[in-house]
Amino acid sequence: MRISELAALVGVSTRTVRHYHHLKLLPEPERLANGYREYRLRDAVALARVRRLAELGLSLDETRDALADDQGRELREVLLELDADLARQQEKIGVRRNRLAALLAETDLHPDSTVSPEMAAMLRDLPAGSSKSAEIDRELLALMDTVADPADRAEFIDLFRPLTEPEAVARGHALYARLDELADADPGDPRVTTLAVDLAAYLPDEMATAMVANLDSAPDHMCPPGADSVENTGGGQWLKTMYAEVSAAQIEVFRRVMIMLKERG
Amino acid sequence: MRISELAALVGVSTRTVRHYHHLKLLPEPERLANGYREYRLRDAVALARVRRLAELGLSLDETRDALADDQGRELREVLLELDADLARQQEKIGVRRNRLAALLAETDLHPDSTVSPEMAAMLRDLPAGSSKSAEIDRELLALMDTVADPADRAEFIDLFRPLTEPEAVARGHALYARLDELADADPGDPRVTTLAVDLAAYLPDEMATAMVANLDSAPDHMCPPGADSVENTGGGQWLKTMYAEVSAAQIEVFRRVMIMLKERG
DNA sequence: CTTGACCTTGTCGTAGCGTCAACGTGTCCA
DNA sequence: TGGACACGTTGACGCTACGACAAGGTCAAG
Repeated sequence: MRISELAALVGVSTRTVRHYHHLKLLPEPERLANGYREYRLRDAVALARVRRLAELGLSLDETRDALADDQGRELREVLLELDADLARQQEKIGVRRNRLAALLAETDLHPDSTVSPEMAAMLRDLPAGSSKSAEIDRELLALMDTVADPADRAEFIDLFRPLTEPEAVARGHALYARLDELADADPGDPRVTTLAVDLAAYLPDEMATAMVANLDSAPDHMCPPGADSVENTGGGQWLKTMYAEVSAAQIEVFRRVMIMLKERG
Repeated sequence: MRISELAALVGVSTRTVRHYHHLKLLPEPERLANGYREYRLRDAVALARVRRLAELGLSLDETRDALADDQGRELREVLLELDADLARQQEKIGVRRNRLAALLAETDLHPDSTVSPEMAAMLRDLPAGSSKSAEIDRELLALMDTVADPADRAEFIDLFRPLTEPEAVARGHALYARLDELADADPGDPRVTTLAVDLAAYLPDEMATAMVANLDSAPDHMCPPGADSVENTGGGQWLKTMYAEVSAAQIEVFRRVMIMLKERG
């Protein structure tokens, strides 16, 4: 048999056969005078052995070990481990398909695949308009949605639900407008204090307690090492990032709001 | 934000962020005077978008396309296709796990993972001993077992089942011994004719019909193009391969057996 | 001044082959 | 006998999504 015949017999490509020779999975057969490889029945059997194990999902290295180990013993362990691995893969794929299904159901209504369906629903109900501050808030929410793990996410979304009530939305629009006005203002502007007071009153009590708790002990990936608290109010990376996005007066508003929430919480 | 902060925020490595820049999945942000990348909130949002799609199982190329296509339209198609693909993967893994389970159950008894459990069971019952001819037959059976697709395999194994009956096994041993004796004989040896007659009588009728049918119309991967019939008896690659393994007298026996089977079939 | 923790770009390695490239060989046919 | 054509040979690059270096620059603290 020549190489293409062997390959066709077992159902692989000639490249695969040569690859297996290279990896020493398959012994090199005799060569004819012209350098062609000359295969015999035992080579076909050996190749078929390799394929069987490889098709079960063993890597070629594992396949070599399994065949070298003279059948038995360690092979069982490898196979059991492989089965466990396959089970994990199956489960992961299941999870992804579930998320896909949820996402597909949601994209019928609002085609934003970059946030979870729950967050997408909430973003529709929160105040938006043309406010720059609102836009930043929405970006932050979307970001937290993708970054937080699912358990935290549900809890986190519930925190904002009170703000989706119609009357809360109306108040929100007004507050965002007042925040926008401070874009070019001084941190000592008198409007800072009054807005902070109204904003703190606007936020629900649960957010106060949650915020105080979370800002001091957020998951590691939200507060990377080295990101220390800003202005003594806690919050690490999040506030540090916002610091670059908004004006000093607006930052001052947030700082005062945080302090008031801390006192309430 | 610097790169490590962004990476920690979204939960990826800095290498990943740079990789995405390289692939133009993520726009390069402004640089500081020292050449450091300076990230802002929108970069984190963009990175999180990419991760969400990538974690759903889209390739990075697909992710770029999906995000570039301005949300909607084609994205749904991509996601649906992805879901179908995941379903296929899940099913394939299920099949492999089933085979693994069968194999693990069987290896308790007889640790040969290189053939199917059914074939392993049959090989235990077929005549073996120290006969070289029997050994070649067993290799051929093992090879066909791995090469044939599952549907054919069950049918194929049933064909040989009659030969596993105790009395058939006894007759088989004797026939293999007589075949071995012809290893160095001449194709014109008188024992060739008598052995062919006995061998044909030994093989069950169903094998006669099946063999006639299969030898002329085997699946492509069993009869690669260019492998023509040998000695006018059909059989393509299989016989051609055996031709190199056994003596001319033994080949002559097979040829006569085939002819007799053909007449019976 | 050194140390250490960052940052930069660039390159190699991974698994399992597919897919050229560049070349030799064997057969068939005009 | 010469050319087409289908084989064979080795060698090297490509693919995914980064990880793991290397070799060097930058910056704050001790």
